[in-house]
Amino acid sequence: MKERYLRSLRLLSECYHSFEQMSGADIRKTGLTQAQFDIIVTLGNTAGMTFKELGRKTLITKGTLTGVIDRLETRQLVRRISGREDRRNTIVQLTAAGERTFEQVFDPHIQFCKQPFSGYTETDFITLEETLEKLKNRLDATIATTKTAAQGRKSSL
Amino acid sequence: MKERYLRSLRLLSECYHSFEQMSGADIRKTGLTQAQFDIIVTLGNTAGMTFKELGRKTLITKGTLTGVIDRLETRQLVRRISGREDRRNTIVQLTAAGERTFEQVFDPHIQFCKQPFSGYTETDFITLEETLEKLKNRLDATIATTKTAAQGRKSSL
DNA sequence: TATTGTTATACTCTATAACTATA
DNA sequence: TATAGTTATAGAGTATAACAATA
Repeated sequence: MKERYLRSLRLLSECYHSFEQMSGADIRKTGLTQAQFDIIVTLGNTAGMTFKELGRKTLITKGTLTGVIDRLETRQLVRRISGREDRRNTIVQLTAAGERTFEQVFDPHIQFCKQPFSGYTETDFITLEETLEKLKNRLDATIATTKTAAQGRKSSL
Repeated sequence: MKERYLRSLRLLSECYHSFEQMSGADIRKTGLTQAQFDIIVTLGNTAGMTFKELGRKTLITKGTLTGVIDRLETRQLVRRISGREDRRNTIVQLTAAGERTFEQVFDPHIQFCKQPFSGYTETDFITLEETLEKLKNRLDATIATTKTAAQGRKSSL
């Protein structure tokens, strides 16, 4: 039982890195970096959102986000719009080309990511979800205890 | 059932990022980057290893590894030794200061990482391990099908 | 004064490929 | 020729802090 959690953490790490390797190879084929892909996917099917919200959802801090958005804007995949209510806000939204990229990239990617689950039964999914949910709750609770406030979680896929 | 796997993948991603956030905050307090920490931990309790092996274990490619090791060598935490058998090899090993760092850093870190599991029962651990192991096997099988050969997996905690 | 986003700085990692020295 | 590691290059993310415009 001693240090048993280490095995679990190692497995979590290995699972994620395997997923990253699989998913990342597919993403890089699109010519987008992981961060750029996250932004495109987060903005897909929305009317756009502020830097603040985008940063919260993708876990990219504002300084970095400016650079990422700059590069996407250079490629004309997103645009910046000044907020009308609060003019301190900048809304980032997909351009038409960005929406096309989203469509070309997102669906094939999630189809690609479906592969490992081909043999999963309903019970397998329930177990997996419950197990991960429990772990996530514990991890987040620990974070909340460690620092006074926990921030938002990354979720792009 | 449609697209059900997306929820699982999102949970996996969220778990890992929560873990990273928790673990990363603890690691950064040591003044080491994640890559540097991985190297120190991988070299801890060994007589050293070649660049090739170190790269395989940490999933850092050789070009990057040279830079990471350079910075650790500057800080006198590791040293390079020419291989005696095959002089093309370079063995990397912890210096005395590196070993001290390993000891100061590793044990507190794994104690820190124990926190989320304080309420876990034996059954919880078994479920978690089996669930993650199954997922990892499926992910790796997919990778193996996608590319002809799958490489080693990252494991430093 | 507080907030949103930008800019600047300095570092670190990544991917790729050409190169050196050994084998 | 093949392998181990280095170097070079170009790009990208990170952390931190100072700053401008707006509230």
